[in-house]
Amino acid sequence: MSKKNKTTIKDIANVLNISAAAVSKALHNDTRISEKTKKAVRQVAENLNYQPNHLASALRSGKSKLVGVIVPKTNSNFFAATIHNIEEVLNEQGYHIIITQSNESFEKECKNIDTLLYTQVDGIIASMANETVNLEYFEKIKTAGIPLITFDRGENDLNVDYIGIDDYNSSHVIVNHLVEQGCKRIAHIGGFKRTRIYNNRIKGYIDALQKHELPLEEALLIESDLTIEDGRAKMLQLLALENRPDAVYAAGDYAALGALQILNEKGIKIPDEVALVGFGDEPFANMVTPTMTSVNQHSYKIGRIAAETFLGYANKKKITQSLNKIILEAKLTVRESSLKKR
Amino acid sequence: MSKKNKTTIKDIANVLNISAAAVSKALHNDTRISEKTKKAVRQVAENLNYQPNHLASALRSGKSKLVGVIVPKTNSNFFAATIHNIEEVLNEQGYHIIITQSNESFEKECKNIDTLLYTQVDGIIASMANETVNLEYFEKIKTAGIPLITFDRGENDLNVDYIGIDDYNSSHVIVNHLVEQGCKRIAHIGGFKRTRIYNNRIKGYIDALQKHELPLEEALLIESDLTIEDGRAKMLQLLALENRPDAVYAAGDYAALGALQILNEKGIKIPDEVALVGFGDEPFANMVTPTMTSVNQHSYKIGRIAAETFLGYANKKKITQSLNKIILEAKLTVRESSLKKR
DNA sequence: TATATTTGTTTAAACGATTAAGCAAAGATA
DNA sequence: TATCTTTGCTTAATCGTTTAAACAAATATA
Repeated sequence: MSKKNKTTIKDIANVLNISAAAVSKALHNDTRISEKTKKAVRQVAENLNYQPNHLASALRSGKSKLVGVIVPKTNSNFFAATIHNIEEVLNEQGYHIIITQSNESFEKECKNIDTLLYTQVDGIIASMANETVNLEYFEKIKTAGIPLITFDRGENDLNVDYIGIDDYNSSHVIVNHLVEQGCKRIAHIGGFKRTRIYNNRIKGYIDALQKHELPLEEALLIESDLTIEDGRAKMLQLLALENRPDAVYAAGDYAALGALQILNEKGIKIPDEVALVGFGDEPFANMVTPTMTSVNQHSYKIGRIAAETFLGYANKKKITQSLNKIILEAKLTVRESSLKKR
Repeated sequence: MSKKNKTTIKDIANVLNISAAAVSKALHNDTRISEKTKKAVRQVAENLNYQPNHLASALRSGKSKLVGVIVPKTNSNFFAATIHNIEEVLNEQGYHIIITQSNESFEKECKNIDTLLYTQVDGIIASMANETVNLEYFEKIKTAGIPLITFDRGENDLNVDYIGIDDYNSSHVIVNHLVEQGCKRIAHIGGFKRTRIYNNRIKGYIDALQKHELPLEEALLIESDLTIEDGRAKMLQLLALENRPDAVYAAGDYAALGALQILNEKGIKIPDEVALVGFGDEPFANMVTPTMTSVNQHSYKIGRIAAETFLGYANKKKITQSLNKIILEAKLTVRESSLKKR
């Protein structure tokens, strides 16, 4: 029974004794079709449980109504929330999204791009893997002639739209806050310099120290992959110094969590002996003991804006990338880990 | 320049002065095409940067080589890992996956099913939302004539393949372990009874108590939505009892985390005063203080098996659901939160 | 009344691949 | 030499839509 009884517009046309073209137009609410016919078509479509064949319409019209999303991982709250908002905005306009994860691997990212191009998506919204240095594959998207919008992890060299937070300034806000709390030796467990956002945070950290006339100590500025494990390792490294820092600013919440674990295990008081600030405002920041100060990246807004930027291109035919670079101010959520009682 | 220069098999055919059909066959390694032609076709395809048009081939062949995946959320490690493994297995066979999240909402789940059917996926691998009671929408997949494989959160009434762990037995393993540690008043913060897996854990808990000749106390068996917040609330509820439990088994790691926070905040010693066991073995189980005992659900295997089950149907034409119910033994990972030093 | 415009529809050609059927040339068999 | 098979390709139909072009009938305009 459930073999191939899929209803097509032809079936509807036969029932009503009109042409398939008329049915197609009626379903698309074409002005040149009479209300009477439209009503009849809709009725029959419903009765026969008609489901449009996406493959056929996409093939013919050249629009798949599908948007690809590439993220490093979905099990981070930031990306999960961003995806959710992208989907919400695009669904309203009849678009569906295809989510792919790179798992921070460049190779996987390339495969994902191929998958998405293969599926003939109408556009791609992407945040790049840590590993990504070679932009050749992303150029492939541009030459495919579909809009590419990047967020969070983007690249200046790649001449496309970008939505992210002000990483440079975020570092300033964090350092300001820590200085206010009386910290004088602020360490930074930073991300990879080659990744633009992490590099900006590092630059912001350096300049903010200077602004407060604090010396920049080489030993207090460390490059990390920002995993929990590495956060633990780098914290141990900092504690081994002759002259310990009195504050640690990690460029990612997971690394901050690793640092927090070490401090707790060693019985070092947070924030009194060492204050701690993370980045990303993952939900666990509010769950650990002590609760952790972190930077909120506006996943809600970023997702919406990325989706809306895509729709901007989709709705006007010209694919003249007018190049939006939207930089949002990040918000520091201060919690126990950096708030000293007076 | 990058307008619509997409290479088609026709372009390749023109270059070589052969028919498009020959090109198609050459690319599919048809035995009736000479090696010489095949080589030439492949060469030209490469030169022209030919990318097959998935929409066209899917439309004609009736196979989209796309598999839909529905999960309650992707920001849980279990689902993220499962998805990763599904993808790995399916990619090998030339399939791509489309991930959708229900966010535990029934309504969203229905929308996702529609999206996937709309995209003409060749099959669906799904884990159901907590809310889902009405199976009508899942029946829709069956009547669409494509294979449906469920995992973790499945339903008996829905007559389809299922891969999951032995929830009933897991409760036994947990209770055994806690009894071994000398616990006598074991509470269970369970999930919704209406969700089969949680109901099985509850049944296992009850029967395991009986096996050990421990009384079943109504106040110690609580239904929860298993969020952190509710875990906190239910733990407070348990602590307010005249006769406190000396162990808490939560049916989810997030609820267990909430309980752990409360215990830590109240200065109640884990595991000496109250032992704690979670479910799911989320990565944070190993990061909290104390580290948390939990049940590992074999996300690796479950993903692989689900994908392979789908491939089983895809490779043999008959869609006679031979109905696999694969139940894996869960593994208890014992950590500090339940291991009493002797 | 003759002509122009609007309305509501049909016809037919796409979109880019797959595939059943056909057919000529080369090779095998009798 | 005549016939059968195999090899290597071509032709043409098809998947289910969309859409430009055509056109008849109804309505508006001059």
